[in-house]
Amino acid sequence: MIKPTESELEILNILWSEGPCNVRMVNEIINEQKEVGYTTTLKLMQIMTQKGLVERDESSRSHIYSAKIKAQDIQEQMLDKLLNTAFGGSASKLVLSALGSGKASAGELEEIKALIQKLEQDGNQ
Amino acid sequence: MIKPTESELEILNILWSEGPCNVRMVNEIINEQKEVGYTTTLKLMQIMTQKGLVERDESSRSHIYSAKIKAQDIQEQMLDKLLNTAFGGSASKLVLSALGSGKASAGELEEIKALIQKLEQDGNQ
DNA sequence: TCGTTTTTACGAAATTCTTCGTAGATCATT
DNA sequence: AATGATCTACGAAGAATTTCGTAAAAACGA
Repeated sequence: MIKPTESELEILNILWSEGPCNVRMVNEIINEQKEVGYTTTLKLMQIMTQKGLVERDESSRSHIYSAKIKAQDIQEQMLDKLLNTAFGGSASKLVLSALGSGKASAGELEEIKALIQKLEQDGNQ
Repeated sequence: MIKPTESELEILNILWSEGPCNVRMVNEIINEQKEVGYTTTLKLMQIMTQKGLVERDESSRSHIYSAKIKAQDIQEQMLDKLLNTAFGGSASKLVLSALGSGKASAGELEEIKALIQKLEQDGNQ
């Protein structure tokens, strides 16, 4: 599985949340955070097409790009990497750290509890 | 907080798990995974010294390097970044993904449950 | 002592990633 | 048709990171 660079990930995130976009739209969203020239974004998206990270529909003049890889796959890959490089492979350490600083709401905690319950039941069979 | 590069993180991980090391030792450990020249590792560690990521004891001829930043600080920083770039800021999604694929043992699940319990109690006060 | 090994220092090449300028095509407006 | 706006293609500059070669100092062994 190919690893997106920092900038590529930024673009993928936009495509994941917004759905298919043309360059102008992606560039505008990026520019809400930081100033980047139009052709910079264009070039990146062209490279991403070559790499197979996105695909594009060229039927209209302004090409429409969409993510070709699933958010979940990249999430998992990055999480795995973080797990192994920064948390010594211990998922619990990672989770404790993720929950530790009040980043999860009450509802989210419930969700997690439910999952643990399920995991424990499956494990006991 | 300064952000270590990929290679720097690799070295930090070694120093965190092994404790203070000289260049030779770090290089040998890296070479278990991939071939890298001695002076490459040396150079990186010199740069890291400049950046303040590590510090070194020059009292013996082969300098002894130790991590100057805490593993936990970097872990938290990277987790935060991952949370925001790949999981749209949702801690629960991240945790669910981390636990989802059987990466945590029964004991670890208990630990996490206990933490959630504690968080919920604190939250209700 | 003399050659070999180990080590640091340092510059610079190599690689990867990011940014942008320019050219040329297409389209819309007048 | 002429002008201006928008878009793609592409090369290349710039910046950050990684890699390594060479030189010089220190230590070691015969």
